[in-house]
Amino acid sequence: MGGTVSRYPPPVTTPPTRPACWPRTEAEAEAEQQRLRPLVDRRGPGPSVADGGTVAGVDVAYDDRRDLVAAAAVVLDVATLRVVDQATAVSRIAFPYVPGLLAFRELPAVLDALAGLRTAPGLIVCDGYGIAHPRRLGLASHLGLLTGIPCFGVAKTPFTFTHQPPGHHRGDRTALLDGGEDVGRALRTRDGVKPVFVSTGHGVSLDHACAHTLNLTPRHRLPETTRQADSLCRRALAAAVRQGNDPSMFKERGRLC
DNA sequence: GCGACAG
DNA sequence: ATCTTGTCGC
Repeated sequence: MGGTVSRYPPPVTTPPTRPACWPRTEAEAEAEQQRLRPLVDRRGPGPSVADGGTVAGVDVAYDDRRDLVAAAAVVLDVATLRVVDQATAVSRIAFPYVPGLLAFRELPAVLDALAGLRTAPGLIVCDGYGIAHPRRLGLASHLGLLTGIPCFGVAKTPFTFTHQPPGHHRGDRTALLDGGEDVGRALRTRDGVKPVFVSTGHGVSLDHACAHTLNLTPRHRLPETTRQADSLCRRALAAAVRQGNDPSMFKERGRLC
């Protein structure tokens, strides 16, 4: 991968660049989603609390004006939710934001951050959707296929989907529908708080994804993984901006396809 | 045709 | 995502 990878504290050098072999147009990106779509596996349990499993949260922060993106990957112990590893990566923004093509904007930086980890996590939780997507290939499914690591998504808003409001208690859930198709769950993670939207990414079933989500939300609406990754990528972006970015420091990223 | 639309 | 002030509550 490319970009500047670093464990926290933040990068001393600034990195960027779009990966070679990464879609440049919406048409190319959609074609890539169609190619990957049939490879998604919607089954699997993910790591168990018993065997010392780990879960990683990934998130990204942007500075559009400076064309910078900072990604973070934070690994937690599934049983204790303690942080056991973390890494960040800063680079140039590789793709514009287009609803339905979010993966092409976020994943290059996320892969760079994951590459900076000491050990591969047993599961990855994304901010956003997996198969709940117009072409059934949201970023969580895409990342799962690219890494081979079980992955699912937890989104904060319904996107284009519909649902009946779940009961008011933690654990209550209802179907997330794309027309008549069941693509995920509206899951209440805390009593009386807005639900989150869970969908399978790759290598983890929807029921297991919901179970993992509840395990990761002992005290907040959003998973601990997401919260940790969110704050870390913001700090990494601020640090990169503080240091200033020099295009000459941008190095080439490897092939991601 | 005009919005809406994960982050 | 990001821009943005104060405010209510645990």
